This record gives sequence, C-alpha cells and structure tokens, in this order.
Amino acid sequence: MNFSNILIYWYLQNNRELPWRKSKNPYFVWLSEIMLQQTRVAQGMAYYLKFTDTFPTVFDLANAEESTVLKMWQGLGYYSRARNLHFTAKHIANDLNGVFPSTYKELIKLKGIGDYTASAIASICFNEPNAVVDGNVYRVLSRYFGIKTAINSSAGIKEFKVLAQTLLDTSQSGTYNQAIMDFGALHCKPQNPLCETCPFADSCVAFEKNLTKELPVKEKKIKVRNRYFNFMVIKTADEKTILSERKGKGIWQGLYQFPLLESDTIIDKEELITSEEFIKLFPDETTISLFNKKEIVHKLSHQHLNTQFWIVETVTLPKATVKWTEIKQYPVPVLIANFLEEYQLKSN
DNA sequence: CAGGCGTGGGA
DNA sequence: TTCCCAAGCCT
Repeated sequence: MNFSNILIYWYLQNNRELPWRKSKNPYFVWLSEIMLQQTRVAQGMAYYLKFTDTFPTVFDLANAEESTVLKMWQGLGYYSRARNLHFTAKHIANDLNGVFPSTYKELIKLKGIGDYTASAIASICFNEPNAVVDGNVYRVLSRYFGIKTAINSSAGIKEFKVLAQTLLDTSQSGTYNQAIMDFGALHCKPQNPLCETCPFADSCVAFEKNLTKELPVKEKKIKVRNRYFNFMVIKTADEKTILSERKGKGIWQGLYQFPLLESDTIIDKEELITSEEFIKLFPDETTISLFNKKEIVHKLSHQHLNTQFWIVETVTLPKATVKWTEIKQYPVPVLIANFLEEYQLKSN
C-alpha cells in the first residue's frame, strides 16, 4: 500500500466522531476550521456547539452584533478570528446571497481564511484536490520523510506544501486531509508518538534513524515581553463602574476592560494615586485598596501581564455608566473574567 | 515577511 | 516551574 492508502486505512479504523463531520455544510465546516486554528479540539468543542446552536445559518451570524460574537468567543483566544468570522459572515450574507464560495481560489479571498482553511473547506465540502498543511501535517511528513527544513521558514512552508500536494489522494481529498490531521493528532503526536504500533513503522525515516524527537525542526523562539497592568475597578455608591473597549492594534481588540494604567514596573498605591491618569480620572475623594496582594501574572504566548486590580470606591462619578449588574454582557479577556469571578465571590 | 496575536493542557 | 504547542492568519 502507498502512503495515502495506509493513512486512509488507519483513518477508517481510528477517526474521531466530531460534530462538524456529520455534514458537508460549508458554513459548519468553516466555523469548525476557524475555531480550531491553533486550538485543540477539546477546547473548541463547546464553542462550536454554542455557535451552531445560536447561529444555525450564516445569516444568523451575520445579523448578530460584533460584541455578541466576541462575547460568545470569550475564552477561546485569538479574537481576530471572531472579528474576521463575523465580517466574512456579513459579506457572504449580504454580498453573496448567503451562498458559500466553493473553490479554493474564491475561499482564500475571504477574511480570516488562508491557505490551510481554504484547502480544508474546498476539499472537505467540494472535493477539490487541495492538500492541507497544518501543524499535524508538518509533523507527520517531516518525520516520515526525515525532512529537516524548518517548518516555519519560507523554504519549509513551500517545500511541505508541494510535498503534501503530491501525496494527496485526489479521488478523496477531504477524507485524505482529515486522515493525515487525525493521524498527527492521535498517533504521530508531538510527545510520545505511538511508533511501536505505527502503520508506517517499516518506512518512517525518523523512526528508523531515531529522529522522532528532533522532528519537526522549528526555528526561532518567541521573546516574551513583561508588562505591568493596573486596572482601576471603580465602584460608585450607585453600583456603577467604567468599562471601555480596547481599540487599535494590540491585544484583545474589541474586548472591554476597566480603566488601565500601564507602568514600567510594579507600583504601589502612592504611585498610583499620584499618577496623571489617576488624578484625571478621579478629581474627587476615593477609597483605594489593592484586591490582589500579589500581582497576577497572566501569560499570553508573547507577553507576561503582571497585573494589579485596584478597587476604587467613590460616591459618584459621571463617567461611570456601566451598571455592575450588567458587566457580564460585555466581552472581556480571561484575565478580567477571572478577576470578576473572584471579586463577585468575595463580595457575596 | 517576521512579528503579533490567547488560552489551556501536558510533560 | 517552565516550556512547548494546538486544524493559522494578518500586516
């Protein structure tokens, strides 16, 4: 048997039953593919069920408010996926009559859809012979063929795409693509791959040369930036606070947060209340206490956010327009959501 | 085009 | 604890 036949044979016996595999509705497949970008099935599953339940069609998604979509996405991370998802839903509903594009060429034009996702939808839903190349495919192919080209170099990206395309079983592209990804996720795993029971054991270069742990090769490690966040959690006598939307380029675009003072290091109460931002925000008398005695280190993949939550109580504040009882409607980062949970818990 | 973008789980 | 990294995409 050749490579693709072995793979598909393995898949027929070992594939996972996943909700988005029940139909070839491109809307459902698209939802699942966007959610699973850089995300484990176990983490994405609940979100997929919630989205398909709340938004059964692309029109339902298109008609929702962006903040509603972000709220439902809360906790899944990489929020640009949710914004692009909503943008593309509106485009399909309004400009394309709700008809999902059916070719790789058209799919890749859509915001949030790149080479991987276009190939996945085109092959799974429309049987177009385009090979997917995701993290699983990089791992399986680099090990099987013993390829040491870095998977995140431009040379590597091209090389693996070409190789994947030559291996594709074009008579059943969708099945083949899902087979190689499931095989990577379940069998040819990053750690402790199941080489002893592998159907490729007699032809895998990495297994033969004991290179499994070295492959795939990835170059460059990301640098982590340390940042110091001071959130000012306002509580007025009439139970109101300030939440504002994060705009611009950085993290958490479109999500809401308490007024933020970012500093170069950990600061104490004195430094906080003498800061320009604080004085501007609170001209009148306030009572301030630090909620978390030790800073909370919220770790993003590329930033460590050393965070202090300052509870600021004041009688009245015109800018505080958000009722505490309505905070849960707002999409917030996990860092804020975790704080809110603890805070509400303690005050009850 | 290299860097930026979240979160949670496992070793 | 720390590190890696999981069905990538955008600019």
